[in-house]
Amino acid sequence: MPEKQSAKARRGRPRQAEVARLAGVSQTTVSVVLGGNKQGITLHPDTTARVLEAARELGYVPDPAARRLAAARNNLLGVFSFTATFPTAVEHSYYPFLVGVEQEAAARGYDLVLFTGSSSGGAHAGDSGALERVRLADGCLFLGRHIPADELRRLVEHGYPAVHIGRRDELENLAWVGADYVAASAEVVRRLAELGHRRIVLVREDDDAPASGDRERGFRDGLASEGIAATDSVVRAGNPAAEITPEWLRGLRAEGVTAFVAEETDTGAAWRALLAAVEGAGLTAPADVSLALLGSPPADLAGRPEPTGFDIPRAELGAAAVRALTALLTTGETESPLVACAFRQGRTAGSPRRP
Amino acid sequence: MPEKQSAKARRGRPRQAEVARLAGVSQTTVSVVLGGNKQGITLHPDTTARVLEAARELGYVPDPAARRLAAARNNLLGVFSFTATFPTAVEHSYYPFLVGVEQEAAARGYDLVLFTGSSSGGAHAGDSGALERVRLADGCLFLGRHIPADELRRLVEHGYPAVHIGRRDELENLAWVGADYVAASAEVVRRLAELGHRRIVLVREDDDAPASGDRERGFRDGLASEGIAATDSVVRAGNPAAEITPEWLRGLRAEGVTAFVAEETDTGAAWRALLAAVEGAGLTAPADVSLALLGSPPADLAGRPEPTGFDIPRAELGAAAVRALTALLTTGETESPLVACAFRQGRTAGSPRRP
DNA sequence: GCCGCTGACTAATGCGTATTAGTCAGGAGT
DNA sequence: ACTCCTGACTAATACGCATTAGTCAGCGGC
Repeated sequence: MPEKQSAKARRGRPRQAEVARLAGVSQTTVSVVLGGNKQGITLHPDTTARVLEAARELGYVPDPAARRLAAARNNLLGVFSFTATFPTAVEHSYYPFLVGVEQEAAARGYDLVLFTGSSSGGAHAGDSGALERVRLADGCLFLGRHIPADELRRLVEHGYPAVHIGRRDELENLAWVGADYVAASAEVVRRLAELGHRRIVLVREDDDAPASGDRERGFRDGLASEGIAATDSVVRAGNPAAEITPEWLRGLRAEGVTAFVAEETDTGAAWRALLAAVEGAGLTAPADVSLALLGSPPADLAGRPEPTGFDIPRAELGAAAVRALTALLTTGETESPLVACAFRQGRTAGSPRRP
Repeated sequence: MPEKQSAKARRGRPRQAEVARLAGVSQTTVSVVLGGNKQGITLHPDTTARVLEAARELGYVPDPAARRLAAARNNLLGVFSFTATFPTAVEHSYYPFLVGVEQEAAARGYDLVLFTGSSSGGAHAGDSGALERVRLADGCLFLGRHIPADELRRLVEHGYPAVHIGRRDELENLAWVGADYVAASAEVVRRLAELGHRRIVLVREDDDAPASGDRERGFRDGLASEGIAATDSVVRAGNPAAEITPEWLRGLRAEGVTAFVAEETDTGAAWRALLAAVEGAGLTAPADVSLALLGSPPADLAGRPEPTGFDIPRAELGAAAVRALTALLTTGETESPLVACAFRQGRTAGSPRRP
């Protein structure tokens, strides 16, 4: 029963040749008529009508595979993710991008190929050539921290159109789209300043991820634009949980610091430490002290009051990535735009108390 | 202008002919070697090795369209969604399935093609032949309420392997996977009975969706298996918000009803009404009255105490759908399995108060 | 010394469309 | 009367791969 499938599949599927026979014309004519006659061939209206009628009568529908083969492109954009973990973790990082990717791809007439990458330890995991699979798509989006740079470089150097979601400067020639952490962080500082804060401290973790650097830069930019000196306003904590204590907080408050800003990281350690310190000191935000988070809060803190800060526009990033990729495909132009983050009012920052 | 595009798309996309040239063999040989030599042609090991090496060196990947056209397989599974709603709404219905789909597909060595369907009003929206696009993939998963039945029927009748996520009996010959609402609802009733409840009432909305019918059936099954008469225990509310009032609730409690069960629908109206009535009557669950929900709570009630009830195993459904589809592809067997729902303890049901 | 074989390939063809070169009958022009 | 159009099509071919018929050199057998 199943081996009949291909035969069966063909039986009911009329092709252009059949339509042509019924209409008494050639297959070429059918193709031209049904294709909208983009080549501007002169056609007699009657012929057009006969072809259309025949096509309708047979219920002709073009075979997408043949169509794509003939057009030498398949209208497929790839999405390759390296997010190593599955369900829960992915839910918070992978999907939001996809929302934008899907929307924008649909709007441009592309379908998506989801490469079941290293993310799920699938059939291809470990395969050193696994990345080559993406060539099946016209171009591909990449996302995730742990992309094998060598393989990706190979692809790019061979002229394969690729766009990375997230800044990626190490790889020459790789197009990417990223969020503008610098501007967003500066804006958070400006908002705090507008509320009246004059002494603001940033708590960051002690590594050198580019995303952290950008936030610090934005933070300093913000201070500068408000005419606030940056002396002692950035604190690096190797172990936030241990270093950001209630005592530490009290000390800084005594010095006149009224607002604290934490960077967002995957663990959210700095922010957690800050919250704990405030609580430990018997204070509340924003009544006693203002807090802001340079990013989105970790999912497990969803119940807490919404932090003042900014949101990374993941869907918009996804859409921007698709735009960049299609630009690459059609015009060959490589662009690596920054997408603006949205300021989030939140409920953890307010005016400082009048002493 | 268009010929530029194809040239561009092709650049860097090696075909078998190129691999052949590099390996010093014919295109046929390349095809045979890379295709796993299913025709049992005798090949010199060295030749095989050379071809493999050449393919790796060029990063060769077969063109899915050509492959499909030549009547072979792609290792691509399609996913076509009709969830016509927007990102946020989609987040709660579309993605959870995908998690399971992707996982299972990866485990079986398939990649996924996400057909950007009517879901986003994309380029193909309105196109009456839009569904035919899925033919690019070996088989396709469908999900969503509003699938154009005619087009889908066409595909199925032509022998195209399709599986619908969610029960779908109207379409003869369409394979589907669904959640076992009957068994899950019965179990909820049994649990309530175990806690000591003897009078239980189900509140359902007044439509006739199959999912609603299944839940009611399960509810009645549960009562029966516990030896509880079903008289007056099912209430249909056309307008739950208006009919499920605190007074109504008090009345039933006076009659000895100790537990209330609501069906899940997309709006969650029955459940909302029940919660409001309990609150309006100045009662709390599970202290004064036990509540259960036959499904998952609406997302906006995430802050409320977790309802006792069951969860639809969306990821598992997705995985089951992939299994059904691959079964169709390999053995041709059509199966339409029911997947069990997981009982959710929750915090809204307890033992009834000893009067 | 010619036959038949076997091992190791390759030429040719088909899948269904889109495109690019024609073809061909009938009028305009000279 | 012959060329030159032009309008209305069509033949041929490419797309990239899978498959089905070969091809061909070498070798044992009689």
